[in-house]
Amino acid sequence: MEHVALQRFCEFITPTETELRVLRDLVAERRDYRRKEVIASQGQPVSNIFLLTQGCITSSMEANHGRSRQIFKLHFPGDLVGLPSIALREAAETLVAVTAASVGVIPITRLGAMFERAPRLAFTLFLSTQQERVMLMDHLAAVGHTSALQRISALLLHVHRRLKLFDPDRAHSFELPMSQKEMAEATGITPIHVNRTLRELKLAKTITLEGKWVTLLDVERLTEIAAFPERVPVWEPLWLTNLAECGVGAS
Amino acid sequence: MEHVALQRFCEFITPTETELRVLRDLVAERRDYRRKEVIASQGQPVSNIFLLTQGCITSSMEANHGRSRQIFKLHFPGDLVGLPSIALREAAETLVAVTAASVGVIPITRLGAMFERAPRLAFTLFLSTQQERVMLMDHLAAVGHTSALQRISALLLHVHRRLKLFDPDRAHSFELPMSQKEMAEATGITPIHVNRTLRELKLAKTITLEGKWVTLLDVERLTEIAAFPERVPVWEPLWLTNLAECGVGAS
DNA sequence: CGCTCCCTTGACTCGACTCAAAGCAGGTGG
DNA sequence: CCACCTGCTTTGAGTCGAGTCAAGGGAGCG
Repeated sequence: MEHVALQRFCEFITPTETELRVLRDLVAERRDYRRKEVIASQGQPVSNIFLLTQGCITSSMEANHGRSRQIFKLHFPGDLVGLPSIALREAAETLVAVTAASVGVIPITRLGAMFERAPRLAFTLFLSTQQERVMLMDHLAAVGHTSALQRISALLLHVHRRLKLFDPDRAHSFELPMSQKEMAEATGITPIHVNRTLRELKLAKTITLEGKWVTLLDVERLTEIAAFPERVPVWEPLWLTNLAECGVGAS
Repeated sequence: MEHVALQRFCEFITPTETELRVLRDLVAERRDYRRKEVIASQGQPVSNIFLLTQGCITSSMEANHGRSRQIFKLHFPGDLVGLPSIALREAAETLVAVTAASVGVIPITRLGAMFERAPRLAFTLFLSTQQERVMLMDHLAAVGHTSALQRISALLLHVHRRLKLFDPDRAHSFELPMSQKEMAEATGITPIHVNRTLRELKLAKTITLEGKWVTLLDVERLTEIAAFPERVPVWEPLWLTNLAECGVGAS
């Protein structure tokens, strides 16, 4: 398993050797997808979750009887996707590759094994899930209470920030991996209005657009417009590190 | 611990004696609140989560720099609240008692202990959290893509359905524990427009209102309007029940 | 070459927000 | 016990942000 894949589990603790072994055992198989290919589909039974190792994928859902689509998140390498549906008979979300992508397939049975063999890891995963929940809450608050301009600004900043995690010395330019239609689906705005809003940002000299390349000219102002809250995670909290480093159970 | 409190943990499995003991040990203390009292506040450090045993509380967050408020959920007895913020330095959500309420206080340290001593329970809690995530996703899709009429209908149906879980032979009437302002905050609509929308539903003879008492006259039509998806949970999935019934760790 | 998707723009419409104001509890303190 | 206040509900009039409809121009692909 590559370096990036471990990221999610190292957010709160530094895993031990034994824990690393459990982690490596999670992934059963690797799969590759091409742009626009569907990885898992809303309504299908759920037996796997996926660890994204390369490329970008979206998780989304049909809304209002299929009249439109809500994109919940643009996932980047290191993300664990498909988790929300594991307790449902039919998947709630559809996973689509936005660029070419590779994923590690994790059967949910093995997740159970992790809860037995590596409780500290399990707790870590649990915490990571709670963070996702907070992000969803922030997303919901934004869609419910902010203007189109604010939402588009927030989206651009969000993607930029996420890309910077990989590549800390990246400047203020990046290649946006989504079309305007997809930006619309993520923010709950009409594609046409997304276009107008981007134009407005361009006219105000806050961003420039060349094809799929975005440059943020005025990050400060963009941040001010976007108005989304800063979330500071805890790191290595005592109540977590004090947990026995590896559960017993079947070795 | 009362019967209702166990509900969340019996959704997917039937707990054993040992597991029940672990569950009972979770709650450190009981606290009572009066209408409108704040249980935990956005921005404060997080050291407890709460098991609601009586009454209703909301979880919410300020949106758009405090210009408005997003209510995420109306919680009923049996719900575990405050979880999303456990991985953050400062709580993301505010918990407010909507009616008089009692909660059991669970220190997050004890949660960790549960992951060690009762992995199957931990996994159950994990699954329950994933379901919450799906509900948030549904909520987001609704706020982003449906009309005021649809959102209000969905809200009414949702509360009614939830109340029916306790009291299966309840008719189509119930006392709505939230004001129109709160309905507005939950749906991302203006309070004034909530009022107009309710009036519209009344005029169409779909509901009646007398003070806080709502009667759903035409559940079928309401469901049709609301257009939210049916979510069917798995129950006692093999990959869960096959987990050892109780972990070892420190007894 | 002719698709099909995406982006772009303009003109028009409408659902939901804003502002304003009045009536109606329920609770508090004098 | 009453007067007052604060917060909730209800209504109307006017505005505006965002959606809808329509159409032309690239860019990529089979």
